[in-house]
Amino acid sequence: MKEEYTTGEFATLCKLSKKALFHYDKIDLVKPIRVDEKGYRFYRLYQCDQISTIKLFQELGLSLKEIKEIFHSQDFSLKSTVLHTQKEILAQKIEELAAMKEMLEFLTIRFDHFQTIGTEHLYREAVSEDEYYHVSDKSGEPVSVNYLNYGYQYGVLFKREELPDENEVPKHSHIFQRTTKEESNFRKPKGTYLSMLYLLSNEEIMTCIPSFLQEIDLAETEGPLYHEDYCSEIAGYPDKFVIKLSIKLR
Amino acid sequence: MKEEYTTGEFATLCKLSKKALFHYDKIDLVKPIRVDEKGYRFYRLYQCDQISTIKLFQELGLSLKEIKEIFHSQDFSLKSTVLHTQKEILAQKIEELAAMKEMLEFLTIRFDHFQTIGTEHLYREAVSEDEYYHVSDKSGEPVSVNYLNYGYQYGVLFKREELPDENEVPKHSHIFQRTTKEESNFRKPKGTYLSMLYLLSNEEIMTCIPSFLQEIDLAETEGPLYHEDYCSEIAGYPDKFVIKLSIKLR
DNA sequence: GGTACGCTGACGTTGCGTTAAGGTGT
DNA sequence: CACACCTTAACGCAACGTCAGCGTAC
Repeated sequence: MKEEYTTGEFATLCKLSKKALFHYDKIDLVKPIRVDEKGYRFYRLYQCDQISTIKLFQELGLSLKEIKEIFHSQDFSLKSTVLHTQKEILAQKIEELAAMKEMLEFLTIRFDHFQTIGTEHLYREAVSEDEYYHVSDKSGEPVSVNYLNYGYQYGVLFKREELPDENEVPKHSHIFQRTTKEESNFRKPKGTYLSMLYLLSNEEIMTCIPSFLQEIDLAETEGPLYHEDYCSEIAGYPDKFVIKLSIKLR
Repeated sequence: MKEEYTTGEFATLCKLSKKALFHYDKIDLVKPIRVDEKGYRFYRLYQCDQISTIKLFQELGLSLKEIKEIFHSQDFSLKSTVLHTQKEILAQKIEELAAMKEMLEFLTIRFDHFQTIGTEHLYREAVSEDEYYHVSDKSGEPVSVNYLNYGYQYGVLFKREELPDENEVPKHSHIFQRTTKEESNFRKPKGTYLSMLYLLSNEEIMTCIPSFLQEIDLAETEGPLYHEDYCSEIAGYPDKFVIKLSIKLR
């Protein structure tokens, strides 16, 4: 067994760069056990543990400064609480990843859908479950747009009674955002929806409504008209939004 | 519904700083839909999606530059593959978090144990399961220390036949590291172990062996003598290692 | 006319990566 | 003497944070 490792050896051992080790030395986070008269650093195998623990805490979001403070502190109860809070944070992170996974799947589905359907084509889609939304009144602003940390599932809707007879842009709109059943004040019922995608610039963003209303038979439908963004950022058309209009069939 | 939001409004809406929005504008990642003659920026509600997607991809480890390239690309198949590879990466991350959780628990147990037992006290501990190690021969260096990304479960051992009769430091030692059964070449059997913790400086790190051998009756034991670090970095004594010695009772 | 916003610009921060220039060991 | 290793020092980088200084809106 080797008693000492040079910087390079130790770096490969811990799967870390030499530069990082220099850095840790400089900021007094991890010092070599010995420095010879020529300035050569020497590390010990067991210091690997420090490095892994640093990596762990870094992944958990702590800065090197914070890690240093934890390591150097003599307050054992502080250390215990740090370990415990970090465990909790980890649990949260795991939940977050699950949410991210959902979002990625959501995005993928939308993007695939956008590619297969294309814009300016009327299509029917089945919504198999009721969805719950919070709908703000005309003047009200949304309190918080994303109930999921990673977004989506919101837009504006035009209430049935506010849809004009003539085919023009309705005057009143309401922001809706998906939420839990408990916090909702609106239920979007399951059923078959008539939908169309549009590719529109900022100025045109509401102009799709009259043309959509001409395209369909309003008498065959019920409930509000939904207007939402449909993964514009993934589509990535410069200065264009992908907009989805939809309304429930009776 | 508001058609336009100022930078500040939009920032609070997306839970992002204004500075970040300025930054995204500067690097052409997210531009306001409109800039008036006085330089005031205006954003649209739907741009929130872009922000959330950026956050998502950032969390997944992409740089803003990469995100920009993905967003601005017109290669849809590239976008699809990115989404799919990111899903895989996410799955890996979830596994990683599980490993981190294990490590945190491992650390906590060791630290609690260290606090309750203290150093220089002989104690017995039950190992309820066989453990599998890779043990390197004298000359050999370990190929990879951490089989788990976040470390631990390795040390050096002194083979029985190489333990000297007199109470001195053995000449030969071997690095062991925990691994899977398949990759192991050594089994540490379950059973009761006689152990002691020490707080030692780098120079003293092996001096605990003679004193340990004096403390115990070697005839009552079997197998090698294990020498490992025991969460030194959490204990955080300056320039001191927490070392655990252990040997199996017959 | 206060004060809460908006803007730009410059410099600071973290955690290293990246040359550059030179000393050491085999 | 090659060549791989070690060193320090200086600058670069992302992704903003943090002033400072000044204009604007209500």
